[in-house]
Amino acid sequence: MDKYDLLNAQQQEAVFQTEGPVLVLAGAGSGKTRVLTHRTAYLIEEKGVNPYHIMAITFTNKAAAEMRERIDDLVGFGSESIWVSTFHSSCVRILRRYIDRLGYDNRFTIYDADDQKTVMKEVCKRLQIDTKKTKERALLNVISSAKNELISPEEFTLRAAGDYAKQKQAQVYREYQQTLKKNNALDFDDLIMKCVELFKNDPEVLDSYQERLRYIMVDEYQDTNTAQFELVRLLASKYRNLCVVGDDDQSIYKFRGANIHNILNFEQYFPDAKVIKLEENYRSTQNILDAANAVIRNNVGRKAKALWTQQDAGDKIECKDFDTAYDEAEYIAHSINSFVRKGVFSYGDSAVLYRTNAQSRLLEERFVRENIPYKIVGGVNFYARKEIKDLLSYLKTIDNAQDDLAVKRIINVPKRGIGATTITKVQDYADENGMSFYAALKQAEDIPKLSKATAAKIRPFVTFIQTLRSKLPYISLEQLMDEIIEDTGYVAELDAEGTDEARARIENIDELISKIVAYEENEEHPMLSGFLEEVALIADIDNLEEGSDYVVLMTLHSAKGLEFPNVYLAGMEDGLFPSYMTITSDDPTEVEEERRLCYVGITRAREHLTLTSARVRMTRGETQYHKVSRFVKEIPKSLLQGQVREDRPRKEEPIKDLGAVKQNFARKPYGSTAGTSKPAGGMSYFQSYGLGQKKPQQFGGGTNLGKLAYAEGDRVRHGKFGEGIVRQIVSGGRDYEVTVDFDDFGTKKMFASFAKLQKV
DNA sequence: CACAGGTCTCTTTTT
DNA sequence: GAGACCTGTG
Repeated sequence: MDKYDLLNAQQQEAVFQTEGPVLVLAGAGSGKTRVLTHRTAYLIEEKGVNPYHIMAITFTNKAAAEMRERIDDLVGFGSESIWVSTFHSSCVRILRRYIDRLGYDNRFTIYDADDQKTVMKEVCKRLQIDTKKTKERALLNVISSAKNELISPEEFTLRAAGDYAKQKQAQVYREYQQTLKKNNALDFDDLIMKCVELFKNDPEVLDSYQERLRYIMVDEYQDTNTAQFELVRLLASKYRNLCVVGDDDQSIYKFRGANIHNILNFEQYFPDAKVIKLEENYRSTQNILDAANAVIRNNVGRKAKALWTQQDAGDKIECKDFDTAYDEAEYIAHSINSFVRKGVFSYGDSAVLYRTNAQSRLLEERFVRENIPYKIVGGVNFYARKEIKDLLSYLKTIDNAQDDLAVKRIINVPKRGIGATTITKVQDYADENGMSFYAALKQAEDIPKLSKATAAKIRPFVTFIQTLRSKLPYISLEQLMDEIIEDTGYVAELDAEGTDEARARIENIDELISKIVAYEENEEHPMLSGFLEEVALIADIDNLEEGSDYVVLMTLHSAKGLEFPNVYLAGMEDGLFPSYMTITSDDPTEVEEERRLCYVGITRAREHLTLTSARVRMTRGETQYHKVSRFVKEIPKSLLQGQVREDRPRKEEPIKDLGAVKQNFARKPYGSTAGTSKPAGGMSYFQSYGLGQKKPQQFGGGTNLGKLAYAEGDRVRHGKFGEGIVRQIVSGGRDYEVTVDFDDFGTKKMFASFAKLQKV
């Protein structure tokens, strides 16, 4: 009896099929990580493959670390020389070595979303693009999509012929790319694209990696994009030992360029591919699987499969609906505590999953109040926080001042009296002389446009950086960080502020220092550049420690690949999940992606699953009324425990009792904060719109209330929401507040002058 | 140049 | 409800 006997027949098949292309369709919880680790062990132990020739690509650093650990357990040696990492880390590693062959400096920096936006702002200014009309984000999305499809600026330009808007985008793309190159920076998408470019331009380099990486495995294959596919295809094209593992039902990253055809058409790219389906689920109870199957069944164009388990039916799916999101949070907290008291589940057994990061706030407030230990994954990435980016920018500048963005970020942090005007003048000088921003700073005295006084303000900054740089070889990174904090007075300044927020920032800085220390301890040759590189590719989920006893709160996206005995899916409401955007889209596949997300959520649960929804919730400062999510209704009632709210309870119970709703909102989440003057949720809506009086009135004018062309009970049409029935009209000062029950979008409150409702 | 105060926009989701 | 952005004042 060896370790492979513990696998089921399909798993064994996937493990033993080491040669040639293999597609493993692995349903949720079907043991795909087990297959990948055993397959690796089998390659090493039974096939005598040198671990050095094996590559496994995972989706997160956390998954990579886990896989390495598990292989270690199985094989006991050699796992450290296996190439296990994410797409992005793999590419960085390759590019650090060879990107000079594409005309970049090997010490390139990596730009995150924030940096990208800063660059795009500059680009738009240069090209005189009105960012009010065309959002930076939108342009960045265009560029990102292009890069994910391996379309270069030149190619993009060619394809834009004859289309004015596209030509403009092409111009932006070119300019953006040029700026990056000038700053010796790559964005996330570049990492993949440049690597493909390198392989295509340099057969020698490609061949060396093909020779090294003879057995390639790709996890979460359904979420690869075209560029990633091409990368893998190139690497595998020599030995053709490519094993991809994925589940088309769990493809949830289309917005990031994931190309579901990579998995659906794998057999077309590789006609000799062996296809293996893993359908036996080892994770969840039958009821949970039945619910998951019932939901995903509503999608068309998927590879047919059905999960089954040998486990019992288990608990029914708990289904709870609440008046407000506060009540929802309260229930979840109480439920968790009650399970813990009874000894059924620990805190660490439990996870709350939601569609949007914003939902975490109410839950967090409630958990604090109920003394529940919790950890929130995601939201603002740790390394994207202001204080962390500031300090990292110091490190970047010391490491290699080629990154203008980093230098500009810190030149006046702390305040050195160097403002926008000075920065522009220095930048102009740098441009004229073809040098970096920092190089220009170094010779500030020579810049004609700068006064003596201004140059004198710049000098200490440059000296500070130069001094630290010269010390770099002799001091540890921790000492370096300490000096930065000390000399800039960064923490001291926050300390002086004394606010809760400042304290939180200091905590973050402490955490950054711990991370630096940990890096220095773990690394054989710790280097500043090495630390910066590691940090650039870390996702929040990577920091999640296994075995700690706290409830985890995160988005459904972050939860992919994880499992918990006790799972709550919060905010199961049409308009939130599936999101408003996807319901209103003309593209029906968008709701399908949401449904897959729901499938991912349900299948995270091992034993107990709770679906919660709220009738009323504040979103972006607006009160929203939602129906129960269509996904909940797709689950047969026989699997549910609890009542699913009917679509229109408001017919029997119209929203006359607005007061009651407001009361619920007015309840303070927890007593510690001093903000007693905070307006209740229901009121802030009036305050922000009713009294602002910014937009032109559609009627009457001045302070006189005009007459509306419709009354309560009338059917009206709205530009975006379609038709609905007017439930209530309330005079809100200078405007009417109209509550409309829309056929397809639930109930909305709006002001008459903005809503432009037409009676039908 | 710094800061305070007001306004506007916004979110899905993330390596 | 938060953060980015703009504007006016000292």
